[in-house]
Amino acid sequence: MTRNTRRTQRGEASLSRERIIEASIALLDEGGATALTFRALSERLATGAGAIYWHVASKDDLLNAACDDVVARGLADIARAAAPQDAIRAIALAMFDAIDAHPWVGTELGRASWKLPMVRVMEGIGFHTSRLGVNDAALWQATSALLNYILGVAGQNAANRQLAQALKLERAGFLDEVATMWSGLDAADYPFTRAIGAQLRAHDDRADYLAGLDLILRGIASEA
Amino acid sequence: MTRNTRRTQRGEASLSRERIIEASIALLDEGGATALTFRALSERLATGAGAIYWHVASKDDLLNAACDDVVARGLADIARAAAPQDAIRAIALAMFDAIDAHPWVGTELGRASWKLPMVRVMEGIGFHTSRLGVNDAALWQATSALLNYILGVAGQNAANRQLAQALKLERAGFLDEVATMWSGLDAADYPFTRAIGAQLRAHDDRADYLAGLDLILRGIASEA
DNA sequence: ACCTGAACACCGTTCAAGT
DNA sequence: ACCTGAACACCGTTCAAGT
Repeated sequence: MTRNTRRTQRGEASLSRERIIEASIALLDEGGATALTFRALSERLATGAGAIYWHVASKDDLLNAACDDVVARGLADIARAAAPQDAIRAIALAMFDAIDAHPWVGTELGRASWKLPMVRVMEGIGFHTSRLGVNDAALWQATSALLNYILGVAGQNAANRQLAQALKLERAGFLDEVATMWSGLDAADYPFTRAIGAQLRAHDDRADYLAGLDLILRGIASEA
Repeated sequence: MTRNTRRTQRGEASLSRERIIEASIALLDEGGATALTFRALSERLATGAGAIYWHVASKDDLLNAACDDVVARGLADIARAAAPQDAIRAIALAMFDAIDAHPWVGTELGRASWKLPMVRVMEGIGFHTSRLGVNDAALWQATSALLNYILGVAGQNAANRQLAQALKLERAGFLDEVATMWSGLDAADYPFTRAIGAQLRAHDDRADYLAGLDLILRGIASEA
């Protein structure tokens, strides 16, 4: 009788790629990017490092698969039939919310934008952008502008969240730290930064994100 | 006679924060992000790890300082007096070129956007955006849209360059790999991605970057 | 004040050996 | 076919000891 069979009888699933990815997501959600190690994963799955490598090629492979899992679920029910601008906003918001729930996804997306998770996003954005009346020459440029913006915000949110976590600060405490740092800058060299610092605490990430997206959509519309 | 004095007499500079940063930049430029280790740095500077820690707080501190060095130089001679849109384009291009020359900078910028390197960029972009006739309420949103776009492209270029390097591929070879991967996707699920793959080899990163920037600038102008 | 370098507590990955 | 777990070749960081 193999160990697997015994496990199944005790109600535990046998080791599989899916279980490994699932456990990885849990580890990443609980402790951030640094929490995913083969040792922590081995312990959680009650197995050895070598067993994990049987199902997964590398840490990179694992991270990418975990990321794709989250992204695919986030994009799952966005209707293709919606008005193009609304569909683009919906995809962008789905990504925002996915990264809000799983900050490490924002970091991972930026590291491999040609791979499946980001290609899913590109397909959606590109598909709807093409329905916007953009001519062929400008289609790639418009799509990649939108994608780069989405990726930029994703990376920022991820970095901010993970730093705040590392410093054990809430959002307000983190923004206070940044505002304090900015207010200490030289007044002659950093007039804008010092002036804007006061707005930092009051700003709404999600609203700003949508406002920026609409700036690009307006730019595309005025070109088309 | 101290070791430092001897070194100075032999024409070698004594260990200092500046020399450490300089050597770090060289290491990063030559071998990418993974090439900067305290062991490699110790060897290059003919010293021990502990000596480096006397001048530098952590690897994070070191990476940030190296990044700031490159960014400060890149932004050094951009005139404040230029027309706002031109100044914004000039700053954005300076960042593009800095990351082109030092891909690791693109990764580092995204990890600490509230710190000095990114604050330099924010100050420039924000200053000129405020001269664009944007009202106070929209100023932060317009500035952060521009910054997030710039950061998104920076991260992408950095990731692509570093992956190509790791795979020992030139730009053309890398794009071929991506195009091939995309052409293998399901035709029903990925119509846009498959169609756009053909344009991938011919595209011009710098031109696309500027086109995207102009989309945002046009959106801002049509709002103001 | 500044530097040395061994030691510590980790990593990802491999691989002979088991079942 | 799948799993074990020790071993390998690394990391960043610390710290007693030197000058």
